Amino acid sequence: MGRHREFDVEKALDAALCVFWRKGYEGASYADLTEAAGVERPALYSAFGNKEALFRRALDRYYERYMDFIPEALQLPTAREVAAHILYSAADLHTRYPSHTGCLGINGVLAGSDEAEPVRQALIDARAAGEAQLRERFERAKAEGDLPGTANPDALAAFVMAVSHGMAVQGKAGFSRGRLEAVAEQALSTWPSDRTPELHPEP
Amino acid sequence: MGRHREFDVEKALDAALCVFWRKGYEGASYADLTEAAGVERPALYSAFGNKEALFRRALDRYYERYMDFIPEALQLPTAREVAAHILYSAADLHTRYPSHTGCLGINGVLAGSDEAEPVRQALIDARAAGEAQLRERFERAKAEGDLPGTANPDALAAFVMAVSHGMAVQGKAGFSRGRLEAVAEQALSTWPSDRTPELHPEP
DNA sequence: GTGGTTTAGTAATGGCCATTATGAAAAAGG
DNA sequence: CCTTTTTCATAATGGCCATTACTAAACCAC
Repeated sequence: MGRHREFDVEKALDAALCVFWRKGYEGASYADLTEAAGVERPALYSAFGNKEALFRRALDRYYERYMDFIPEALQLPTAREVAAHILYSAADLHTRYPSHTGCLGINGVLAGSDEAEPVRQALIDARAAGEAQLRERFERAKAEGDLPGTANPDALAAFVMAVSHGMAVQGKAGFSRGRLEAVAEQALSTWPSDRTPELHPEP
Repeated sequence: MGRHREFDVEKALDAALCVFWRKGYEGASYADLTEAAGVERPALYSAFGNKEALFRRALDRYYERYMDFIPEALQLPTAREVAAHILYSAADLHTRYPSHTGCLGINGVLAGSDEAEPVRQALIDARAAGEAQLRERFERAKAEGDLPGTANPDALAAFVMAVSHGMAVQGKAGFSRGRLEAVAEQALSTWPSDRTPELHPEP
């Protein structure tokens, strides 16, 4: 029993996600969030708890809704296709929405006050989880002979993530999608292989 | 005439630089800055103006004192050496000081409140200036035949910067120097050349 | 209907933020 | 020594921050 909620919690979360994406965790004020959600302050608090909890919910949703290209990539047949899919998808995502460029996982908190430390750590953990999946995928590729025996899955995973993070920084700085794709192409240009590398496949 | 300043302005600036490096522009409070500088609030204001001006001074000093490997790199004989020097120097810088890892130019502001927009733009401009120098250096390398005719100086410069920014993100996340060097090495393995890339031998 | 329960909206609360007014202390010129 | 000028340090100022009382309204069970 009791009164029904008059706003759509999912829509409010989406609105908050966009604000956090644009301004980061500390740069987004509760005034920004409530305005974007079209909801009064206490309503957001009652629905999500506090700002940190709201951010964590937004981050979960971000991985689920926007970083879905990572699980997709991991299922591709070759390590090179995995890397290419991740890099080109990142180039797209980081420039897709002019009002919130870059990556929530990077924009969220890179450096901030001590109060933001738990959130910063959560973002680090989330990125580390993705990198670990990627490393495991490359280890499998090595075992399958898809990557040469000299390949270093750990370094390759860190490299793909680094390029992706760098593209996020550049996307937030206003780089065009084409420019980020050129970065992705360069990163892939001589993927380790037993055969001589072919130049840019992928859409 | 008048009373002499009792603190070393350069030392105060160095202290502020470290705080900004660690916490970013918005994450660093004036309380943090004055404590680190060992100087009372009004003294910092009288010496530097306001927080934004202090940050800009710190940023200038950062490029002058810590990013000096860029002008160094530009004078090396080959494009590959230029890129290698930048990437390995970045790997070192971003992990050199445990108390302020990553890069001030990235940690400063990636995303923030509207109030931080001028500072964010200043950082974007500073990075763009470095990238432009790099692109010009690669154009020269292409003209000199050091880079193949198919090479794209613009993409190469953006790529080197992206990897460098990615390493900054990873450095701030606690990656070791060795791991960042592995990323640098991987990035350089994609470097264009007229010779066919060395193949990885089968075991 | 009526009582119990949940939400909505207004308007506070205390805290930290950048910035500065105020006046004492110190140095230099005359 | 006294005046002028600059710096120092304490302590304020107003604003924005996240968070929440509080009151009124809406809903359900009975």
